[in-house]
Amino acid sequence: MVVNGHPRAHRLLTAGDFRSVFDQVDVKAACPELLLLARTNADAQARLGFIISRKNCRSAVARNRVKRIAREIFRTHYADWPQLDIILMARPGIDQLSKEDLHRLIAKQLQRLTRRWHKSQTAAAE
RNA sequence: CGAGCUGGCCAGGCAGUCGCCGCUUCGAAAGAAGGGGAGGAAAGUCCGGGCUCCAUAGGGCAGGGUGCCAGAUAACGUCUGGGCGGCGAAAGCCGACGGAAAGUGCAGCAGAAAGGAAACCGCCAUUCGCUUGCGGAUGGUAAGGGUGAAAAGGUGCGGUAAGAGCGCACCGCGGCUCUGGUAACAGAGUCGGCGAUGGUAAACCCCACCUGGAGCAAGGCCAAAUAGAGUCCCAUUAAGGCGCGGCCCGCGCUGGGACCGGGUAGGCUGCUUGACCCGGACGGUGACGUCCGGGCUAGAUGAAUGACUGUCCACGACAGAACCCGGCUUAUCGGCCAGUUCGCCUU
Repeated sequence: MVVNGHPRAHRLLTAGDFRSVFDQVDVKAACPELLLLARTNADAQARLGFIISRKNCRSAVARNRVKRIAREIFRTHYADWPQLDIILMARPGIDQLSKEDLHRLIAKQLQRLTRRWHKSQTAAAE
């Protein structure tokens, strides 16, 4: 396992950070339970933020579970992610998934997002 | 030992690795070390209080809330003790439990009649008719039948034409007196025959007591940006600045600076030492209070308290702090302890 931390510099912190992603979404990855939105940033490192509403995920315990699992994946594989500001949005039904399913799903979607970003970068370069 | 009742407690343990958020120490910094880091309900937001800002001379009305009595408390719709009623064999549990003799309203169906009543079937008396045991008329009667949640005290005896608190006894109800109790209330005595006072107040209402409004996104501080009403200084047909340009000329545009004043983004604060926790003594039946000693036990703000590995077992429920307390209610895998009731067995 690659050993990494998850300091504040690796997170989206302010309302402005979130707005900038919504204003210009470069890549996204979607599935029924969650949606990833991302924008290339200037810091040359990946940052992660969450939007998990009470409407889509009623229990506070379930909301915490999603965030912890996502952070854990983001942290342990930090070297894999390109210079993106990523927002993870929860969709209805995410609170029905087990811990194992959530882990698999989030890892898969993050990898999809990364692949799409690399593809778009090479396309832009040509 | 079994069945039950009441109260309290725990909420997987241990070890390692990697993370996250405060704190302390060291360090110029990067960072390092040490130590701490969700709950019994953190929840629902249903009550009460603190705190903050706004409003407010005093009083009343309206609106809202509470509702047996006494006490506890910062306060409460909470808690404790007591009373009354109900359930249970008991321990114990449950109860919006003030007023219907101030007024207004409401009550489906059934039933003859539903509120200052009423004669459908009956029962009885008188009387008329005849086919002599049936029909009619007048009156008496609430004992019986039937309807209903409810038919205006109940049971028994007497009484009567048949009946009826018509009379009597006991019970119930109401008034008064006395006794016990702070009180709710209870007990005893006495009077009243009981057409008095039917039910419903989670119907309006009456009575007593309580009650301003908004909430930590409260509120306070710093403050890029950017309107400017203002003050001061400098310049005042200029100089300077900006644009065109390699430079000069030239052309075009334009007063400059500081303070003040707001206050957006953002940051800081409020933010955890408190009606706190633990132990002891004393007072009180108890809730609780007083005193003494000791302790510091999350404080985040895109929001931490987690993940993985090993191991053990009874294989782990409901669930995540957001200003802080006191309750209530609801969710919850299991386990432990204490007290208590009943039954069975043994001595």
